[in-house]
Amino acid sequence: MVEAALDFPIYSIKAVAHMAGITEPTLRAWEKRYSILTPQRTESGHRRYTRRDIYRVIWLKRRLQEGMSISQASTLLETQSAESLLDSMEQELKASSNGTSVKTNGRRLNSNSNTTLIESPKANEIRSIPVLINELLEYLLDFNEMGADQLLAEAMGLYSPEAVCIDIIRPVLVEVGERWLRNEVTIATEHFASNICRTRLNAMIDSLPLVKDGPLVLTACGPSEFHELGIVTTTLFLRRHGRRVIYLGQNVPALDFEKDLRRLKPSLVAFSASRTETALVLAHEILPVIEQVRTNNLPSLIFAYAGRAFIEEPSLHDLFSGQVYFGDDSRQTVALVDQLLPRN
Amino acid sequence: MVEAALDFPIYSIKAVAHMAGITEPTLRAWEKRYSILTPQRTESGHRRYTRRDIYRVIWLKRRLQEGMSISQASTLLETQSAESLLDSMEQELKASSNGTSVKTNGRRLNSNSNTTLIESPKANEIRSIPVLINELLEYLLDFNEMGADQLLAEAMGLYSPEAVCIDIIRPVLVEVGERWLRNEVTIATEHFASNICRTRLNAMIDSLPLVKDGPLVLTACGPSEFHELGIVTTTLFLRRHGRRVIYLGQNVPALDFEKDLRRLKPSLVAFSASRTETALVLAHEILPVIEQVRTNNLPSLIFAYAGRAFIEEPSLHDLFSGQVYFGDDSRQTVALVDQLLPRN
DNA sequence: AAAACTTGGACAACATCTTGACAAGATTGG
DNA sequence: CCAATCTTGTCAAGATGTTGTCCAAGTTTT
Repeated sequence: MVEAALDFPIYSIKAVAHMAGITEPTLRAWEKRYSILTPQRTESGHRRYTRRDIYRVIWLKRRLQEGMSISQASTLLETQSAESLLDSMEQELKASSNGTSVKTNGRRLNSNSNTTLIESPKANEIRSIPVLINELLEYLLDFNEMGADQLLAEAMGLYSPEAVCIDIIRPVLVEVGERWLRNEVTIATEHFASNICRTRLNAMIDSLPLVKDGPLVLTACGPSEFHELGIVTTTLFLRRHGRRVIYLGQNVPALDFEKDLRRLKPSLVAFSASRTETALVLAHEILPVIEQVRTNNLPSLIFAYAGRAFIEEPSLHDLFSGQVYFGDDSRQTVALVDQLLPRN
Repeated sequence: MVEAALDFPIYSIKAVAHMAGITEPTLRAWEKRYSILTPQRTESGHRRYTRRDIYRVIWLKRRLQEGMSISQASTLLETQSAESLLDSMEQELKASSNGTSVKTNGRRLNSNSNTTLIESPKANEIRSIPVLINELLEYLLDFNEMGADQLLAEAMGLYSPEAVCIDIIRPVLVEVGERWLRNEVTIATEHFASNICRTRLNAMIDSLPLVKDGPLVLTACGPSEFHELGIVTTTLFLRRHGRRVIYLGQNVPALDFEKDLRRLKPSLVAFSASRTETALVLAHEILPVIEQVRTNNLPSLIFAYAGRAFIEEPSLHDLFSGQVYFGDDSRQTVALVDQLLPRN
């Protein structure tokens, strides 16, 4: 799983130095002087860092670039990572109340700011999730690939992959999509943004060991449904928890789907609908196929549905009586599947 | 049959060294020092590797190229795939139960080759591109993610990224697309295939250092053009050669494009058209925008076009007189851009 | 007989470790 | 405002660990 990969000590100091752009002596000095890095050691005493360590170093480097001192940044990182377990709401509260407690920042910042600091004078603010969202949005609207990438790497170091997907990437892409609907940004912007985020999600999926056994789950967007972010996130989460999942894509026609069902013989299929119309199509075209396959081939096939449409229009649930609702939040889904499906 | 060949110990150390690009002493050293490779032995003690072994070696080599040390990579390989345990157990079982037959492996091979080995008796030859294409196609049509991934990893080890993109991935995806048009496979198959390949391409792009300076290149699909593989490949190649490129996506409307042009101020824009109709749309909707922006804002803006349409219907070139044709093959494109654009 | 393979040992090049020191800049006390 | 002190990145030296390559002597394959 990602946790394993994220907290698995394999990187040498050279690799970390290269990836984070901090020299090796400095890394050792930081480790000695502050308590931010405690890499494991091999039998012979060589340092072995985790991916999370690398993200932490990158995070620190960014603070330095913003004019913060390493000692401030390191204490901030400690408090920050302690809080990252909590809800974003709570973090925001603490962030505002903590603002004044970090001392002697003002002078350093002002004297240094002319070199690299472009932004607000309050760079010492704790970067809560709302702050990260705003910054990511800014980068994406600006076609700034490097900035967006660094920020996402930083976010992955501070928060769980679930939190990054649901609390950062999702709202940002929704916002971009809405701005596109309001004609405030071009389709290229929207495409660029979702491309960057998809690449990150894919990279996360890529780092997972592939599951070969166990019951198969199919995920898909129904006919004329093109909004795939939610279901892709769900796919990612299920894979993270060791499920065998194949994502069938956007706009899957009922006829095709029937073929795939017979061929792949899944134990569970999950469809997402973002708008009322596509939810209706789901009920009228996909559901009959399910029923039919159930009577003919796979009597225990489970059908699950989810998506924005059902949050905005709760009456749609009536169309899917007897089926499983996957919940308003991808986080719940994993537990739900564990109840529904045996582990192998 | 592919599966069987995957675990069949036939490759000599020389063959493995050649295919994976690792010297023989190194292979032996790895086997001795780490527990990653345990090839079977012939009666006389010569090593006989399986294709899976080769995949593992190639996987290791990639980690090394990424800056990881062999010890790190090998521990990662061990923990990453719980399968490796299964494999070794299986192999051990086979070894002990088939004791007698394994002993005589060296001689038996020739008599056995007709069953599993389709090719020449010399098993140490590099698997040719047509063979790789067929196998990749098989995996993809079979929704076999692991097989496809391993095969692509192997291909990347054997051939240049350019060759993998143009000579392997492209024909395979074209074939899948055509089968979908002929209704022989479902859209999910097509989506699955292109998703796997896109993920690999993205991973390659991801591993490149981001370029910040130099003239900007925009790549895009024109209005109602959805066939993005070629232009994405071109984007990849240009990035590989240190160009700053932003891919704007499929189906970019002329109005949007004008906004993006004014905003991003590129030095060159490249559009792709797969069918005659989209080439026409390109000429009638995008080209006027280019001309207009040229007279108003960016007099030196270069317009380039490419795509299948121009190969199948050469008369289409007449519509783009005075513009740059990007060539029939993405490989040429890089050199062409070097002629057209200064390096910074 | 030539080519290929085996093992085990040896070795050079490189990475990394620890410790101690130093210099430039920021901060602070007088 | 100057000098002392603190902070922080960098370096050097000597020891140890890691890793690709090579050699020698013997065996197997062609």
